[in-house]
Amino acid sequence: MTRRILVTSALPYANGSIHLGHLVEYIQTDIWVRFQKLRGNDCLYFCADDTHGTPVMIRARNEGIAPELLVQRMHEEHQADFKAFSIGFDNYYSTHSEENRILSEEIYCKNRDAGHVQTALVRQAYCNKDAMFLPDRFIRGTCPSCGALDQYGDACESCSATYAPLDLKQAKCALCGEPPVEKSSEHLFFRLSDFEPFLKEWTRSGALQAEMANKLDEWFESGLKNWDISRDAPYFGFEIPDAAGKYFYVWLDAPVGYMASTWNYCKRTGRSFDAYWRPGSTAEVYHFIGKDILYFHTLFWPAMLQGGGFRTPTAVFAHGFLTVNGQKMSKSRGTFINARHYLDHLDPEYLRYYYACKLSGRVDDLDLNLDDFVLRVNADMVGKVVNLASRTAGFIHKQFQGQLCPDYPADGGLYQSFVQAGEEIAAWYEAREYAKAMRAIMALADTANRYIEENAPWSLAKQQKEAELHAVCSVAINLFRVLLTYLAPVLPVMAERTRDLLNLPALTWEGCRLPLCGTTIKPFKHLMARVDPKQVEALLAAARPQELPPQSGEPVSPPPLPSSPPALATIPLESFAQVDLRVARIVQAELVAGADKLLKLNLDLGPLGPRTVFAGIRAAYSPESLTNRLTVVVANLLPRKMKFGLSEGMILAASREDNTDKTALFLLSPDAGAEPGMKIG
RNA sequence: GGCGAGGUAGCUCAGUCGGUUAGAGCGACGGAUUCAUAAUCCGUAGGUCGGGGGUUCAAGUCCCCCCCUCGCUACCA
Repeated sequence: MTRRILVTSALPYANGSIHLGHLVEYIQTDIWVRFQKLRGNDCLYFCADDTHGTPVMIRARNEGIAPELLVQRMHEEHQADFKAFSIGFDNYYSTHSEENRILSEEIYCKNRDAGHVQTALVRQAYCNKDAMFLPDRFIRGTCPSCGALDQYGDACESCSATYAPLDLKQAKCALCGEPPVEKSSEHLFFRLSDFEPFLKEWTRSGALQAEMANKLDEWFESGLKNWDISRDAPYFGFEIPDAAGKYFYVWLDAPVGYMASTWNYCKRTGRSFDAYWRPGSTAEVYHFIGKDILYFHTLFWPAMLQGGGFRTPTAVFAHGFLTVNGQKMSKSRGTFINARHYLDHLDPEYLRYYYACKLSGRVDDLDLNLDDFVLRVNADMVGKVVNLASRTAGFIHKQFQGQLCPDYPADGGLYQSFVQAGEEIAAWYEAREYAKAMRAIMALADTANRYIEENAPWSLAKQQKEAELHAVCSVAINLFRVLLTYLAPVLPVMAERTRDLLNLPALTWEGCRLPLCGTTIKPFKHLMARVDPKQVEALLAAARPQELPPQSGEPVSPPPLPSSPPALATIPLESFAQVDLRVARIVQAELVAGADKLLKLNLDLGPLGPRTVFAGIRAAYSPESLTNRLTVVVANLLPRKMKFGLSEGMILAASREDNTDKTALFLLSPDAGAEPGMKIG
């Protein structure tokens, strides 16, 4: 009996590029969907860009283009990235679409008419110059608690105090720098508390993983709060039908994008939208999400659907966050890796396999350990799996014109055991326990390699025992085919190459219950290249930012310092005063012919005049990125004659004490306002 | 501060209701082999299961305290 299944991944926001953290989710979901399809189920996978809200609006404004244009550009970028990683959406749509507007309005109006929407006055920071209300992240000022400068409107990064945006001292609009004023406005609120009984029951319906249900209980205990669903103009989004100048908050119409994408697909293909989303639907509906957006998907979303006259999801599957080498992704460490960066250096199938090896059905975080990544992919994929075909296909081709044995040879029940193992593997996939599935598959690969070893086709060839040789290699190729079928959800590209090698119309779970006999296979070609650690190094180098001043957005966390004691003895102030530190502007930076570590810098020290300094920072900075930036220079350092010229000072940069990572180098910068030549101390 | 998850071999992880000498894969080391993308096969070493206390005939597994990591939360959801 085929199941009818609808699957979604969370919608990526149109303000940013896809990175390796996003890909945990898309790869996890895609594997599941491909698995369902491979098993013969009627499974559809929908997603879309999440396009609305202030950040998109502002970014478009900064770029001087219409938000629609920005959104469209990002849509294309996202789709290209997904395609490269073989994320096989059946439809990838946009929340900025007519379908989404109609559905959002329907959900809103039904809830409103049923009394689930109320109004309330909200006091907010408002910028007169920009003529808009400012979200917390768009206000900067001095922390009222510790006095740290230039903090966001919601919390201090320095002392982690939280406060209202209007409590900030010397608050400024992040866009224009003007101080905001306080202004109140009427907002619409979704009465989430109306749905508490329904939600409590839905939570216990098996829709949630145990950890998530626990989290929900916490929220229930602290009481469900009503949800502010409107924003005032100007806002990039959908205007609320009965409230001119007010727009749906982006998070209201974002999940509706799942439905809009479905609808758009159904219109194109003649399928029934209602069969998926209206009450009475017998389809299974699953949302894959990150644990950070649990609240939206397990409280607001089911409540909105319930109140809006739609069915609720069968289940929501949350996963944890990605860490790289055990730490949060970090731009300065070069571990904030965009999909694009990765694609420039490495094969997407490596990542798909590695993630699969680490994924479970629980909400645990997942670590991408790059050393482990290289070893594991090479050992498992190339060493164990591909090797099966590569060590036997040659014999089939050279000695038997590519034809497999016409009758399946006696193999001591090996093939049957592989087929049987498929049931367990399928159960792991179904439960999203990919790590366990991968282990089971690799155990089979070990068995297959052992079989070859024990039957030594190379000696059979020497002894000219052709029948036996043919049998052993035919068995091996058949075992290989089963393995690749089991791996197909994870490795669609390699599975496709295998399908081609074996001259099959398709690899399917059912199809491999019976072995291939008498068919002809094509000459063996490489199915997957081995990972070169140098590719990983190159990736990290490329992901490291070329320009230091961080964009607003993710705070850049400092690399941990080694916990060694201070290396040097204490000195009196007078000693320090002998160092003449000055602000310098880098007028020009250039590569130095014959030196692979150095950059030649032309500095402007203001009243002290121009200087030339050679600095060993080429590993971390490109010349272009330095032009015109300010930094700190030791101005009274004894000039140093070098092979390439005279160096008249030294610029200051931070690096690790052990100096293991040559690219972990960070130039110092004065805060804005400093001028070349200013004395530091 | 509150809550949650986690701390098991060099690395990544499994360890079901507490039960015999704590497991796997990778890596390391030693052998074998040469068909294969230096792949494969056999074998060896390596862990006071974060620390301390307790319950028990028996604790990685239960209870208490502490340390460390990560995350969420603290008039955002």
